[in-house]
Amino acid sequence: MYKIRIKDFDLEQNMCSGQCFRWNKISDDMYDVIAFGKYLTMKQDGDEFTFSCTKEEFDEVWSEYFDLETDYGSIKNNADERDEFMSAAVKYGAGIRILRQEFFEALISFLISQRKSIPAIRTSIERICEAFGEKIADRKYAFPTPERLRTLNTEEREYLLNECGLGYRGRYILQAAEDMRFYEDGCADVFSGMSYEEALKSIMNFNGAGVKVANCVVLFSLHKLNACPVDVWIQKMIDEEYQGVKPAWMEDANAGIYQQYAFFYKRGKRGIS
DNA sequence: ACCCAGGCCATCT
DNA sequence: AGATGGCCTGGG
Repeated sequence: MYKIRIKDFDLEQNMCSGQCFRWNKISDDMYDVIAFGKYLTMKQDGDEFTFSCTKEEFDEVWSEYFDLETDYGSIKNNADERDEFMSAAVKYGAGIRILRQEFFEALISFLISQRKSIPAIRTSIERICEAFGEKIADRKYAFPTPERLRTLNTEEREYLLNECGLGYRGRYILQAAEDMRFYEDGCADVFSGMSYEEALKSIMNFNGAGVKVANCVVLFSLHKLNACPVDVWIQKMIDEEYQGVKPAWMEDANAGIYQQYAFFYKRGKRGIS
């Protein structure tokens, strides 16, 4: 158990923010998540949090995952107060943070996300993890490694392609696992060292990754905060709230954070469904 | 029983 | 370059 105060953080909001797919509500006031091969349960009382891990594990893994180094308070304060939509969005999603997710998990998750509802995305991901991820606790499975997904036998391959609800995206996943080999020789963290433009271009080389998917990976994994994925909700926002003209905040150095507030607000109380 | 989902790609002008 | 149709399938 580890208790800590965290500002600008809300578990329910992050679970529903659409950036991550492996958060769950497990009881009235408890949530859980699997990331970096670890299973964590979380409880919130105002700004007081109780996590199921040790302080050592929190400092080692979760502190960075939750992006605790970034001061979201000042970023929220810097939103243009004359922009009524953004002001309301910031208030509405005040506890959202941009999680620092694992690269391969983010890549596969957002390849899956195209033309799929959030519940369907979650189902596909869980099925892949259960089948090919390392077991890390009772009925809890890590996200599989690229090596695991490119060394499937015939039967496993059939399962991935036919039993995980992937449809035409199945081949994108298999090919991405294959293509990852190119980035694994030498330094492990090649993408993090790239500029936004370089990273975006490299990720779009993966088949099935276009501008939107690549921007999601760049933002939610590489944490390049100027990345601003434009999906149907953000497009709807531009059309309805800004008369079809991209608002100034989309060019901000923290555009990705503002995008999350906007997305969460525009999408409304749909939760994870 | 529909209908469409946080797009992408190939195939056209 | 820019526009348009087709795509797998599971949830609501």
